[in-house]
Amino acid sequence: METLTIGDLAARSGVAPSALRFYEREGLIHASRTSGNQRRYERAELRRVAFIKIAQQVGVSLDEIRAALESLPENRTPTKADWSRLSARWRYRLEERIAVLERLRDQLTGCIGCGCLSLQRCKLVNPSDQLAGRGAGPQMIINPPQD
Amino acid sequence: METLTIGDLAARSGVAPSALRFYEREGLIHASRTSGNQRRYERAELRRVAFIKIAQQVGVSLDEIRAALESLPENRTPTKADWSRLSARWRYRLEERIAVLERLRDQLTGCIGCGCLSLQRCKLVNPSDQLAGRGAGPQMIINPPQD
DNA sequence: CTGCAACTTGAAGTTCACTTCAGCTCAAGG
DNA sequence: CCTTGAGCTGAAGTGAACTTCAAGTTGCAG
Repeated sequence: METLTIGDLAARSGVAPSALRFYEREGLIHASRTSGNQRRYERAELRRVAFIKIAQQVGVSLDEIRAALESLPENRTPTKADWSRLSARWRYRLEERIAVLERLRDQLTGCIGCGCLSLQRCKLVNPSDQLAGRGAGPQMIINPPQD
Repeated sequence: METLTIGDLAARSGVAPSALRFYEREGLIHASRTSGNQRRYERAELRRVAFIKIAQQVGVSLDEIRAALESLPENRTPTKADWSRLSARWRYRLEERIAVLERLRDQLTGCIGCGCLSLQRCKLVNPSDQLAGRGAGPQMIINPPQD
């Protein structure tokens, strides 16, 4: 098996055929065609699809993913180094996302006794919304004060 | 200031007025009305909105958030204990989400040298897709083998 | 009392990421 | 050769979570 049909790629990647066609229309992946106009995928496309899935988990939009994929060399199959470069690019993003969620978790844990939900600093501690001027939303989580 | 206008609540919570009206239509928050039909919010609504925002960060849909909010007592302002109970409910969800992202980060870190993107186990190690039968998608991240 | 920013409504529009559909063609096992 | 599951297309539909719009009303500072 040298190339993959859309069904094969779908089964392997866990992405529906309709989504793969959609990705192609959006310029995220590429396929050659048989004489009968059916798509045939290089095995390397599997990695592209994996990259897309992973980036989505990190919270990156398809638009940004396309931009990243466009930075891959066009004239050759991407090397490990190419993929490493892209992966590294999302890492910071991922770290940030994790940090936000961990902060949220810690607040939630700390506040499970008081029920304050970290709206601004605990209402118990800060009953008159003194942080309200600092910007909208749950400040302690999104944008914690640097102590 | 006893109650809040929609503008006040929007400014305080960081949620647009249009979104607050939408939340009301969807039964997530409640408001009384002035004689002139304008919304007036109890301060307790601020906490409801905070809860909504936090739950969204955790990745909970508005439908599920509504269900959670419906479990709050209707006849009285929710107590700290009420909010604690709800917060606790999302904690597990949050932990899971964090775990997935951390697994992803570790894989990405580990693979930054090899560029394998954790599609299934490293291609370098597993060049013939031996994990493919285990289900679709990046198995190592979504559903890691229990060692 | 006046002016004007802030509020009201229902309906329609937007973005994202796909999925579904209808009507057709292709490819490969028996 | 024939059948049948897999694949093709463009267009339209979906659902989540809002936003925008138009046309009118309210509430408070001056």
